[in-house]
Parts: sequence; C-alpha cells; structure tokens
Amino acid sequence: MPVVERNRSERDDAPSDEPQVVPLGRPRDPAIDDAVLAATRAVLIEMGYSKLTFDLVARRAGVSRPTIYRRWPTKAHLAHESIYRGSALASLPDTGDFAADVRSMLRRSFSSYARPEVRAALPGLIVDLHSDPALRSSVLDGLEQPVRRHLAHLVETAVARGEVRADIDADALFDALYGALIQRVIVRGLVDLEFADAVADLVVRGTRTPSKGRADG
Amino acid sequence: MPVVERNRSERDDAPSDEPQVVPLGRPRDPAIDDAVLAATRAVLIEMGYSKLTFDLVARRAGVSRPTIYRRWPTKAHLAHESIYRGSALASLPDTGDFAADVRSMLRRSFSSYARPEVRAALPGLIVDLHSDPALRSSVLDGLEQPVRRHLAHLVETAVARGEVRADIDADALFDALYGALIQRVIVRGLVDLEFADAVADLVVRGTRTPSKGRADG
DNA sequence: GGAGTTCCTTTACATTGCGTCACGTAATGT
DNA sequence: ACATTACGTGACGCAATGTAAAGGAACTCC
Repeated sequence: MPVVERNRSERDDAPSDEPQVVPLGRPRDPAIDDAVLAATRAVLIEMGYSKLTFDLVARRAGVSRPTIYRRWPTKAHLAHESIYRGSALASLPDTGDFAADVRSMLRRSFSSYARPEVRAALPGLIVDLHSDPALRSSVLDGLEQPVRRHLAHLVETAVARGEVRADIDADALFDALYGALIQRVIVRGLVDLEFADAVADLVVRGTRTPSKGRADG
Repeated sequence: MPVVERNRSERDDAPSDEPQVVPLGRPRDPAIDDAVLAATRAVLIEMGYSKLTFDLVARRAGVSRPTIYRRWPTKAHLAHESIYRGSALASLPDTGDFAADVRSMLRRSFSSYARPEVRAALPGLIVDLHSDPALRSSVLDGLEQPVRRHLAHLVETAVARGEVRADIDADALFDALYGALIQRVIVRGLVDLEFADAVADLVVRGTRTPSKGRADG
C-alpha cells in the first residue's frame, strides 16, 4: 500500500476492477525496489536520517541515482516506504475486553516502533511531513487513521458497557497512548516492552468509571 | 543558560567565584546575538527547521555568515538557543496536591511547546540530537532533567501520603505525560490547553491507589 | 521482425548550502 | 602604540541536489 504516487501506475496488488492496463515498454526491475529499500534501511540504521542521501543509497544498492529519483521523489518518500515494509498492522484486536485490547494494540505498535530503521527515520520523517502536506496526509491515512478509528470503536463499546467514562475523548486517548510510546522508544531510545504495558494499564485505569474501578494491581 | 560552549567564555551571568577573566580585544556585539536569534525564530516559523539555513538567517539578521558560525557551531545549536530564550521554567509547582501540581506542570510546558518557533524546531532538533550526543545531553540536562526530577519528587511524596500507588515509575510517568503533550502539540499541531488538562487528569487517575480513588469527574 | 515505449546506466551540468579561510577595518584592553 | 578580538567582504573546495542527454536493454503491439 505505497503512500507514494509512483510514475507508473497500477503496479500494485490492488485488485481493481479496471480493465487492467498493461504498462508499455520495459518493466521496472522489482529487484531494484527491494535493493534500494534495503539499502535505505541499512543507511538509516548506520548513519541516521539526516545523513541519508540519494547518492549513498544508490551506491549501496548498486544502482544509479536517477533510477531512485524515478521511483521516489524525495528522501521522505523513500524513507517512508523503506520502513513501511513489514508494518503489517492489519487485524486489530477486538475481544470485548477493553484493557486487554488496548494493551494488545500498544504492544503491536511497540514492536513496530522498536525496529531500528523506524527509530532512526521517524523524527526526520515527521519534520519533512510538516513541509509536505500531501505526503503527510497520505502517510497518516495509511498508517495512523485505521488505528485511531479502531481505538475510537473500542472506546465507544466500552462506554456502552459502562466500563469507561462517557466523557473520554478517543482522539485524545490515542494521542496520549501513542505519544507516550513515541517519546519512550523514538525520542529516548528505550525499548522496554514493560513500558507499553505500564502505559496501557495507567491510561486504562484513568478511563474507568469511578464506580466500577477494580481493586487489583 | 546556553547549552553551547561558546568560543569566548564567561560571557554569561553565572556569578562564578573565578577571578572574573576580562576578555581581550573587541567585545562581541550583543545586538548581533539578539538579531540572529530573532531572525532564526522568524525563519523557523516561516520556513520550518529543514529549510533553516545559516545563509538565510544571516541575510535576515543583517549579519555576515562567519559571524554566526563564530557563535553557534551547528544549526541545532542555533535553533536550540533561539527557542530557549523565554523558556523560563523555573519555579516548579509543589503545593502538596499531586493532581494540581501535575496539572500545573503540564500547563506550563504546554505554553512553552505551543510557541510557533518551538513547534517548528523541536522535531528537527530531536533528529540532530541523535547524531550529537554532547549537545543532546546538555540540552536534556538543562531543560528536561529538572522537570523529570521534580516529577519524581512529587510522585515520591504522593506515594508517601498513600495517594499514589507505590509501583508507579516516575520516569515512565514523565515519558507518558510529556510524550502525549509532544504528540499533540508538536506532531499533530493542535494547541488546545484542554488536552493538557485531560492528560493530566487521566494519568493522575491512573496512578491513584484503588482504595483512595475519589468519585468525582 | 520492426516500431514504439519505458527502463537503466553513465556522464554531465547548474545550483545550493556547508564550513572555512584571508584580508582589511573597527573596537576594546594594557 | 600594541596585542587581541570582532566584523564584513569575498572567495574557496566539498557535498548533495535535481535534472538532462545519450546509448543500450527489455517489453508490447502490429
């Protein structure tokens, strides 16, 4: 689900009902995509986002610079797609146990953020997203919005069960949960899974209706 | 309290007991410092951190490029000091009311982060701090550590009063509170003070000992 | 098989920011 | 006067950017 509008359309597995336009000319070499993205991840890990350059990635991938430009218009696009691979965040938990579901969501996100290339790329990506609203919205639509919406759903049903206070704002809750995660893993560089559990526990306690507060630890 | 080691030492108001070394030669023009930092803030707001350039700041401040290099070695140093001015975070609240103190802390930090130049600079600064451990530690020592320590003190006394559970980790609590704030204000760009209050309330509720949970909204 | 199209590489180019230097002049202290 | 530092000007080599031209390669359609 590439966020980027590639020059050549219809390369992806989207099973559209369109008449399946077969592209003309020599096809792109898929091995080059993989090599470039892998090289990008390697450079991100070893040198960080700010020292990531097209030239460096090109040399490392054994590919020419114009070839990379043909696929990704900016460093942000390149870095984003390089860390997107493997972020299979499908199948969001919905067991009916609010605390367990929140904890599970946060754990999955934690393991995504904990990857070294993600830790190296995210802050720089956030900077660039500020100056490219188009990329920003497509990144968010693809990655963040589904999770945000799912949390809103979990909150809604938990409120209906009387388990969570009705004045809880799911949007603010998401920012609190994921902001904490980002601060811990990305900014501070600490990758302790216990933190994710602690934050989930803390926040879930905070959302509970006072009457139904359980007394366990 | 500049985080940067300037070339010319002892320029600041630190009332050291040293024999007060008077610098030789022509003194630095303080007006240049102000002009450059103001220009930096302006460029940050108008163009963002990634497009902030020594040349741009120099032209805007009516100053030569080498003059800026003489004072600040890197863009990160320059940006940091430009947003540091006015971040008077002295006098941390300690009234004995845990909830009120946490809320007060977050509100103050909120108003710091809400400044447009801070919002524009922070993510880029975080990136650069990753590749410059020296700058990183001096920035954190000056800005974050005092707040972090103060929160630890508040937690400690609240635990002693039986108001907060003993297994609460103050360090994790700080990351949760300030991560949420950063996510909301810096990453998402929303500057609603209500969020700061909501997060403080949420987290404080989560820290309470079950037995002493109050039943108000 | 040929035409048309796109991919890829190589080489090159102008542009921009970086970081530093040398020079001349100005402003302070001893 | 003298040493020392600050500042502006102009210039330098370096690196990355983004683009372009030219030539061979791979593919589809006719």
